[in-house]
Amino acid sequence: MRLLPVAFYRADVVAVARALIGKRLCRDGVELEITEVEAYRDGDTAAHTRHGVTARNAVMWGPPGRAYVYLCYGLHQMLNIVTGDDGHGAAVLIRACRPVAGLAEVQARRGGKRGPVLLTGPGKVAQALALDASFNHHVLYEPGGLELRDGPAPTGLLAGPRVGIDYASAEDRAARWRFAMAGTPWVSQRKTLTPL
DNA sequence: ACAAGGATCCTCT
DNA sequence: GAGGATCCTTGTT
Repeated sequence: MRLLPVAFYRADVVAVARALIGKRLCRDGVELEITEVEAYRDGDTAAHTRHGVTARNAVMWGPPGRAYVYLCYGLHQMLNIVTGDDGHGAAVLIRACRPVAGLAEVQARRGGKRGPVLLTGPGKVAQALALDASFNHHVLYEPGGLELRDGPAPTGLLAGPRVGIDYASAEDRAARWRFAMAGTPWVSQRKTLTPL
């Protein structure tokens, strides 16, 4: 499938988040279908941008179509995709995927696990793709390294509140900016999701 | 320079 | 269902 052009990323972060379901993350023979994401908006009290521009979140404010990779809880890398124009601070967190190709490689990186436990969680996705801090700022719309490619449109979408943001305002905690593919077991914490 | 806490995962019960 | 791992980022002093 074709590489998605930079224009794909320039839209509103919630629209891009929905559009990302079913797209493919590719790296060196490993191909993952995105099944679950969360949008983090500019002015969002749940987002890393909530304190303005900092060294860590700088890439979120930059041009779209780049990766924002950061370390969470001192252990887990998280992959985000920067959206919106340069100067706008927003990104989409990749929360879960389904393996399409390179299953043996993914299993090796994930401790030999099998089934949805392999890829249903943001730290797991980054581990499966062997991502580290060097992928921060990586351009996703050019060939080489990590790429985002088109995929078949999903038959249905689920939505719900985002996970792990108890520190945010009540309004932002309630916002249904988490999206997932309907009809697949490759999604984390399914209970809080309902049809969009 | 310091203290606090985090967009999580795994293991054990 | 609960708790520990583990270290970087951030705001504050």
